[in-house]
Parts: sequence; C-alpha cells; structure tokens
Amino acid sequence: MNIGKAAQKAGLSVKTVRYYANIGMVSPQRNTQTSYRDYADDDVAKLHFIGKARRFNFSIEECKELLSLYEDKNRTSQEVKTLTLAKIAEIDSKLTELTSLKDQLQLLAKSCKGNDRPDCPILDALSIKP
Amino acid sequence: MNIGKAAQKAGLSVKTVRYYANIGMVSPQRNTQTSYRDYADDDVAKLHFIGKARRFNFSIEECKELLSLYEDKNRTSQEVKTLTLAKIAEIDSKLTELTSLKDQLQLLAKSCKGNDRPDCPILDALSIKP
DNA sequence: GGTACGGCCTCCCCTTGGGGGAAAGTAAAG
DNA sequence: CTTTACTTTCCCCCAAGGGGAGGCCGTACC
Repeated sequence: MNIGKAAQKAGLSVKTVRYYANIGMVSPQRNTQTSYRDYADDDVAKLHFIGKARRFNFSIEECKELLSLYEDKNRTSQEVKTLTLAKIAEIDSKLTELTSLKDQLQLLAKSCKGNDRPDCPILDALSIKP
Repeated sequence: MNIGKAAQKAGLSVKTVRYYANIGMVSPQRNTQTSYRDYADDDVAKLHFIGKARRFNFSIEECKELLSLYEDKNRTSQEVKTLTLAKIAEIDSKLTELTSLKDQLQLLAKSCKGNDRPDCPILDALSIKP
C-alpha cells in the first residue's frame, strides 16, 4: 500500500512515516515504476509498534532497540525489561525535578500579592545572587 | 569586562552568553578597537537573572518577557504572577502526563518476568493494535 | 482527449537552546 | 619576541519531525 494509507493505518503522519524510512527504521519496498514506497502489512505493524513506543516516551534510538528486540524471536524478556526500567527511572528523575521546580514556583507565587503595585517577590528572587 | 569573565560571574557558558547577545536579550557594549563585547555589571545581573529563570523552566521568550518586567519599574506584580502561575500550570500538566506514562510502564514492567525466556508482555503490549 | 484534483516524490529551511570546532585577530605573560 | 589564553565570526550538529516548493503520477469527470 502507499505511504498515505500506511500512515493512516499506523496512526502517524505521512511526514513521520517518511522520516522513519529515511533513517532506516522502517524500510518499505519501492514500486519500480513510480518509485512510490510500498508498505506491507508487516511494515505497518512496525510503524504502529514504534508509534506506541514513542508515546511511551522512548526516543528514536530506543525505539530502534525495542524494534530489533521485537523482531528477534530469541531475545530474552530481561533485555526488554531492562530498557523499560531505565525509562521508568528516567521519567522518575524528571518527575522529581519538575516537582521541585513546581514547589519553588508555588512558594514564589504565594509570596507575591499579584496586585497593581510594582513590588514583586518573584522578580526579587530571580535577581538574588547566589 | 570581557565575555569570559561575565559568563563566569553569571554562571553561564561563554557560548550561552554570546547566544543571548545574538538574539538581542542582553546586548553589551562593544570595544570599538577590538570589537570585543564589553559587559557592565548591569548586564551580568541580567544574565544571572536569565540563568535563574531558565532553571525555573521559563523559555527564552518567557525570559525576555520577565526581563522586560524586571526592567520596568512600573510593572504590576500581577503581570509577573500571571506568568508564574501559567508556568506552574504548564509544569503541572507535564507532571500529570509523565505520571500516567510511568504508571503504565510500571504495570508493563511488573507483568514481565525479566528472565531468560523470550516471551515478553511489554513487547506484546506495544504491538497490540490499540 | 483533456484537465482538474489529489497523492506521492525529493529537497530545503524551520523549530529549541545552545555545543563543537575552525580560522583569525588580540591581550597578557614570560 | 614568542607562547598561550582569550575573543571574534562562521558554519555544522543534536531530536523529531513540520511546512512548503516544484515536479511526477494516476484517476475521475466532462
């Protein structure tokens, strides 16, 4: 099938699917006459797989890794789980960082009256040296 | 002072400080002979301000906004607080999203034995249609 | 048969916030 | 005077595609 149909089935944009072909992640056959990309059902399954992994915050490189594990019928579940746990840890550290940021911003916001006067503890805090 | 000294005082890299000059955020004087950038203490204070705002996850555009509020002695604290609350909301929605992702990944990881066998519920979940 | 429309192709520039490094001018120190 | 450290501009690079130009291709309609 053509790229438009494949993208639609996989729930991705045509641009994205073409990008994945360009970086060698999902390489469809080519129609010898039109040079149109020709996606098999198997390719669409991979695209779908990648789309889902991306939504789980896996990077392109990690998706390549997952994809090769996906295609390797002899891989161990341990390899996959390791990647997943690493991703969880990564998300966790981002959560910690964002939570701390939010807390600090909330303290600042709380200390600022937010009225018509010019004095603002938020700006003061941003200009303090340390 | 030269850019190296200014960067050091502000706790930023020279590249970053030059970048801020290029985008017109902090525009130092120029030494007419050498064309070296010449940072005043005031510029360094702005750089420092920006560095801190960046660490609070404010984008460059938002930093520009904060900076103009910072320099405007007649601004109201309300304007600053509004920006801050918006940033908090933004961080909050990211927290929600990441938490949901983490939960889903943890469910998957929990269901996967992570042993030497090839069967892996994580990959299965990633290949399920939707 | 023509032609209008839509899909596909490649190619290039754009995004965020700088990092890396080359080539060349300049300043400070020995 | 020479070495070394600093600064300048310039260009390419990252992720993960998005937007759009210009040019083929195929088909539906008159």
